[in-house]
Amino acid sequence: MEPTKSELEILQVLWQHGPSTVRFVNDTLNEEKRAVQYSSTLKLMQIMAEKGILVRDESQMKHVYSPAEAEDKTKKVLLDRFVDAMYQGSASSLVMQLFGSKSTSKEELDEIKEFLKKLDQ
Amino acid sequence: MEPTKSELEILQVLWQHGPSTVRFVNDTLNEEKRAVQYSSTLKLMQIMAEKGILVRDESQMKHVYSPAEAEDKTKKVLLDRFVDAMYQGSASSLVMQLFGSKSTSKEELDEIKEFLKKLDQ
DNA sequence: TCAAAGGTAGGAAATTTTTCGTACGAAAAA
DNA sequence: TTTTTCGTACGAAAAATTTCCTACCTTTGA
Repeated sequence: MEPTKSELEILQVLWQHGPSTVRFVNDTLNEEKRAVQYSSTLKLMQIMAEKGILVRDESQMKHVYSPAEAEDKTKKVLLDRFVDAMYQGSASSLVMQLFGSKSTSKEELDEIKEFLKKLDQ
Repeated sequence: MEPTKSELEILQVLWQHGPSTVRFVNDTLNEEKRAVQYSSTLKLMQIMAEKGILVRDESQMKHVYSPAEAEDKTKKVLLDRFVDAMYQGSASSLVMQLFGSKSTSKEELDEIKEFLKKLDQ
């Protein structure tokens, strides 16, 4: 399914910190992103659970939510969609744009080269 | 500014085909994407012009619309935003995910390697 | 024991985005 | 000239997304 913008923010918190309560997610959003009411975050996470984007453990009073799909899988889908929409599916176009202007550290570049070398084998 | 999903579809048509009339954009959307009414496309492009995402030439009866910003610039902004949101700004993480599972042609990989090599100089 | 704090549920409102009906003018065709 | 076609403008409706108020229950601690 297609996470909305706000849903993505919540997913990011869960990806970074692991399964969490609404309270924790809400606090994190307020610290790291923007002011948002507890009940808004709650509602959104409930909706995401209904949609199947999140699963929740209700065995305790404080429900604990986790992403239903693996982080990598979800990101991959979104990335592929992005590449298709923006670069007609051409991954190399994306890479060139990515490094074309942005100053990337030498370490990062070396890391990528190393990675690409291994792909050949 | 932040193009919405539908606005991005329109930008893509303009990027691919150059400055165009509403009629042309609408036909293209209907062929390549999905059914949509002429007046919907018109309205959206008018809104985009108001927002400053598009500029239009009204000297003829058939107004001709173009993107206000260069394609590269807009894509770059969206890409950087995507990297920040999804990969905490780590371009290499993105690249690894990109090629981690997707089967990429050898030509494309070589192209990227060549590109990266040049970056060093 | 009982007030306070903190949790979920649900509905409704607000906002943003998208869609389209309709009016009306200009151009083209009959 | 008259009709038909094709264009823009505008407003409003519809749909999707986001926000938050309020009710009510459980736990905690005074």
